[in-house]
Amino acid sequence: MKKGELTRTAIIDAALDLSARVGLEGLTIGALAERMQMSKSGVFAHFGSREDLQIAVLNAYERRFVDDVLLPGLKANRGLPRLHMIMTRWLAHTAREAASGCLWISSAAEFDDRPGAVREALVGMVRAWRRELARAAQQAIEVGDLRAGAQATELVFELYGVVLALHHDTRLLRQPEASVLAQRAVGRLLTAYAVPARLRALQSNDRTQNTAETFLPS
Amino acid sequence: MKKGELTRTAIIDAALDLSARVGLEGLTIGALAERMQMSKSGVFAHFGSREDLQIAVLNAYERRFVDDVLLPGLKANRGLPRLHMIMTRWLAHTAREAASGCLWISSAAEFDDRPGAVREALVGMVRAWRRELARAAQQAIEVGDLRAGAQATELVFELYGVVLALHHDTRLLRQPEASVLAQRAVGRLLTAYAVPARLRALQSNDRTQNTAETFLPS
Amino acid sequence: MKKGELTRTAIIDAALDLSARVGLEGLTIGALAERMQMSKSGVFAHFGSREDLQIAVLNAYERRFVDDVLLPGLKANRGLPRLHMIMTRWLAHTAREAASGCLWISSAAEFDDRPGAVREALVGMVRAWRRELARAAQQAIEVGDLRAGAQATELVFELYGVVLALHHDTRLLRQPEASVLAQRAVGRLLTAYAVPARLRALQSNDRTQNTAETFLPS
Amino acid sequence: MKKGELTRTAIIDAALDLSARVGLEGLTIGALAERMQMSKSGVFAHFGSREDLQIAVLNAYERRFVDDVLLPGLKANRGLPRLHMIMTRWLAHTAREAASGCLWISSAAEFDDRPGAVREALVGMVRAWRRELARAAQQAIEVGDLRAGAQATELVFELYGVVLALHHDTRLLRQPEASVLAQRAVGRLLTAYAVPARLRALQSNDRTQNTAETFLPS
DNA sequence: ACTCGCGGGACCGCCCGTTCAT
DNA sequence: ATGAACGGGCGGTCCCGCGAGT
Repeated sequence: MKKGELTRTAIIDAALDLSARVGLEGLTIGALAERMQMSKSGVFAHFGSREDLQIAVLNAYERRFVDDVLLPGLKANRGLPRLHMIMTRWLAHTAREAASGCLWISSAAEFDDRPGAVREALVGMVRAWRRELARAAQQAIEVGDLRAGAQATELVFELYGVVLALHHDTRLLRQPEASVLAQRAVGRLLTAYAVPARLRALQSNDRTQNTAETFLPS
Repeated sequence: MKKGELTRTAIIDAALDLSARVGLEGLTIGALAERMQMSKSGVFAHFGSREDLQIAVLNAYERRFVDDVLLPGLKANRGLPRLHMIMTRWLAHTAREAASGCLWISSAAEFDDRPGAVREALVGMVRAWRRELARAAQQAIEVGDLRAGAQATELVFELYGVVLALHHDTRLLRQPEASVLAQRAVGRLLTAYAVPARLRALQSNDRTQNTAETFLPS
Repeated sequence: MKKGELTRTAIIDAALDLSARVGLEGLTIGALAERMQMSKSGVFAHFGSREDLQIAVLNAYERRFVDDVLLPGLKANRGLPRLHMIMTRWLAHTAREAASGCLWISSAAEFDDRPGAVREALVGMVRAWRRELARAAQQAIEVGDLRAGAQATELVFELYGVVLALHHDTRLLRQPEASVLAQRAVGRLLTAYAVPARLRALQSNDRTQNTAETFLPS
Repeated sequence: MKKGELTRTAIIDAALDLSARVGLEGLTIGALAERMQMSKSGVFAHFGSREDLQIAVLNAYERRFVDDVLLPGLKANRGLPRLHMIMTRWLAHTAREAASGCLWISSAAEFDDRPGAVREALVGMVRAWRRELARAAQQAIEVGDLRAGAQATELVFELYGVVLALHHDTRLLRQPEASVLAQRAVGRLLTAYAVPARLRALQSNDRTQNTAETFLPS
């Protein structure tokens, strides 16, 4: 990797960190330059426009997210195990970045009313991630782990809501216990959608079984 | 009401509208002044600082929110009916705001990492609203509408997630069908937590009963 | 006149001076602010955009030009006296401006290929001035001072060329004698277009008669 | 010619084209590099400074101008024919570059108050060209084509004014008819300065004779 | 008591000409 | 001849105060 690319990567890393704190809109070339101990024009030259910088940051975030959440999930068996694995990784990821925040979620509010290339890129990524989730859910239905009549998109909608709530409570309300609440909520959701006989698929590879059990109607 | 107060109120109204579109951080005194056909300093003088303006806007939003969502809910009977009524109003409120966005939700991402008086005010309001929700849920447990072992905070956490997901999908992803998904999700949640015999309390005043039924574990 | 207007006028005065030296395109808000001992935003606020500033400068220049060149000319009798008076004032004005330059002429080259409101304004002013000149020439034809077959626009075209040459030689080539050359050239042009019997109209009110005479074909 | 020189020539060609549109001051290394599909520093290295680039462009322009206007004129016989030929070529040249503009004329306004090497170079070229014109005029006097008492510098001053007016009207005012006006004006000027008996020298090689005749005092 | 006119100072994204090592 | 970086400057916008007007 040539030097320019190296610097560019370093800039994006710093930008990821910065924008996690102040939002993608609050990300300023001047601040980024100062953090990098570079001149503004030196930073700027790597991107050509602020919009391109923002998109580059989004892309870098996506790459990390996929590596951290999706790929490990794909190693689990299709069906409930994989779906559960993905959610577990996602929750862990979200909890881990509690100090900085998920870029997609915080950007969602900033760009939901601001047309432009950044919004476009963001929507594309979120949609892709949702499709990935929906596919995993659909597979779980097809292999018989989830009930036949279940709707993948509905389940995904609710799972997404749980993560949003986790993010919200952790960051705005500073409630560390939100992490546990989120895990239980996911457990309950999957349990409710699952074919009961397949539930051990869920219990076998994590420790939320108690949660699930206490939830189960006696 | 003296003239000054009247103007102030008018300014806040305009500010509510504006900040709904561009966020509380994007709310600019200059833009506000232009919209009000006033001088910038004329607007500014009513608040003394941008922070105070933002807080005033938040307060105004809370007042409207309480009138629109909480107060009507309190007219319903304690227990499941009231809880359901509140959620119904909340979802309706959120759907109605689709074009502008919920100020609390969009501000949450903006201020979750920005210390200051605005954040303080925002957190206070959200906490108060959560308490209100939790109280309604607790009452539902106490009157026997919800199962004895249920945790009010858990239910509220999940309900909040549904609204967040609704907001997210409606505004960022522009998916109008999110409204229906959210209604069903609330129905399913309440059904899962409810004492089955009390479910007619739910069915009596809305049309989501089918959804709830198809969801019920056979 | 209120304070703001006073400041604005002072700014424009300074801008006139500055742009005379560096051109209307070279006029920067920062330099103007420094010269005015004001902040950039203080200066900027009076105009709203650089384009508007440029146009304001052009307008101010036009006002001065009309007062200095056209109005005095209109006091002379219609026909050759008036036309000659206008040209004399114009040449004097141009010579006096030698150190700074005529804004219209220097801007002509800068904006002849740059579309926009400034060009529009500039073209409007130059066209208006040309119309004024053509009208004076036409009157001279109608009152019988100039030959019946003469074309006003042709005469004006050539007169304009003389002033352009004066400007060019004075400023770029730094040839002070250009002023005399220009006076003679105007005298020759008017003489050539004039009805000979009316030439005393020309000689009676200035001292260029010798020039005119030595030029006359023997 | 080595490769480096070739590239340099190509750059200058592009720079001539560019600066014709945006002026010598508007000529930017970045824009030039982009047009050349080269890096900025690659372009820059050929000149060492922007000033040198500007001067190189001026030199190239002079070379073309001499080839296009002066050399063809020198093929005509000394005296009125040669003078007339030069002016005809010059007007044609100016009319042809109507879309881009004469670099000397547009640069004159830009650099008339900007000391430095560029101004120096520009002044040198214009002076040389004026000397060339004056020499042709002087020869015309010496061979008896122009009247004995005529002043070469005066005639040249007026001829230059006509070209300036042509340039001004064509480019700023977008009046295509300026070309005809300029031709007639040149015809009139030469006629007025000429010894009548030699006028056929003028009529023999162009078609402006009618113009000249109608102008002659009867 | 309220509103405005006017101005300051900081900072924004962007682009310039230029240097230096490769 | 390039790619990376720099320092400085551009037009523009922000939030905010002082002093005067009603």
